[in-house]
Amino acid sequence: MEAAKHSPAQFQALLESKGLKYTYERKMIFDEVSHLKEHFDADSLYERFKGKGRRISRDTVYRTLPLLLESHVIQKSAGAGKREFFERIGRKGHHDHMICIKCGKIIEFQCEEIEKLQEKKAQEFGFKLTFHDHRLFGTCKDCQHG
Amino acid sequence: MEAAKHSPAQFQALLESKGLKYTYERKMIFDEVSHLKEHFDADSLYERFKGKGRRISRDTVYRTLPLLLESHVIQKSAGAGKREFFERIGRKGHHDHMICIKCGKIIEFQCEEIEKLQEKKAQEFGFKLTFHDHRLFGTCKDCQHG
DNA sequence: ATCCTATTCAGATTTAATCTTAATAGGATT
DNA sequence: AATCCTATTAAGATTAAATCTGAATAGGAT
Ligand SMILES: [Mn+2]
Ligand SMILES: [Mn+2]
Ligand SMILES: [Zn+2]
Ligand SMILES: [Zn+2]
Repeated sequence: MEAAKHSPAQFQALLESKGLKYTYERKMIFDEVSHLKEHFDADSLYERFKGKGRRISRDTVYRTLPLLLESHVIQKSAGAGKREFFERIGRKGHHDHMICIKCGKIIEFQCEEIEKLQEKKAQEFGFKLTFHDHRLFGTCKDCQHG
Repeated sequence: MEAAKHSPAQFQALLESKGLKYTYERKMIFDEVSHLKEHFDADSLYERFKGKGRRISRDTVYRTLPLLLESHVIQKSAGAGKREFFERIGRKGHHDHMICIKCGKIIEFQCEEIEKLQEKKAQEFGFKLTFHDHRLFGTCKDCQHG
């Protein structure tokens, strides 16, 4: 049997390490994010709490997302437009994105070697890596016609 | 003797390939960007044209930057706050950035291996790479105290 | 000269994200 | 239990980065 898929352990650990509390609102947000399978932005997440038991303010959502990022519950993602997108780091694990500048299509890719090189480079500078944002822009197969 | 440092050739080539004109404004913007040594954002670039011969509108600046990106005259960069930052790809060549989430310090790094792996990954998907944005977030040496 | 299309201008508009002020929660102290 | 104290949140106002709109301009083609 697997470990619980969406354990708040890492999140709680981060909060504790920062002297922050695992409040009702942070629980709620963690929980909502945990079962999201797709890319999402802060505002759409906020909207999800409307009509649910307790209302959660937009600001609380915006303030909680960086904490979830830092605890590796979510990662930066990619989406249409200028909004910041996120996604849960689920069973498919961490990955990065290619974005077609013509049609907006988003392709996910994984590259363990790049991840390691990143870590190595950070170490060279004495930099402690917490998360990253790696996006490749260009033209997808379908948009290269010819 | 070196080739002209800030030749508009690549930029002009891109414009031509897209059926766009090398207008006075695009010339001016190219020229201004060409001698910028530091990271900059769209609005600060726009401000630079105030008090110079001809006024250039904010919109023209915003519309020209993606063209400069695509022709590899500039690259995405990193800066404080939420603005998009850019910088000329000059003699130090292409590089990426680490950003300290505590003090905001920005460290530049280069990694030829990562660049190659990126290209390889793109090819796997039939994706034609034009530019990328690779930023590492974490804590710099000075901010890890202890 | 007239037409035609791409481009630019100036300023209005949009809206993602942050800020402000007051209310609330919940633990510590008496 | 009542009071105090600090962290946190709510609600809505505000900011400002980027885009949009509609009119003016440039410059090539006919
Ligand atoms: Mn993804
Ligand atoms: Mn740089
Ligand atoms: Zn495409
Ligand atoms: Zn730092």
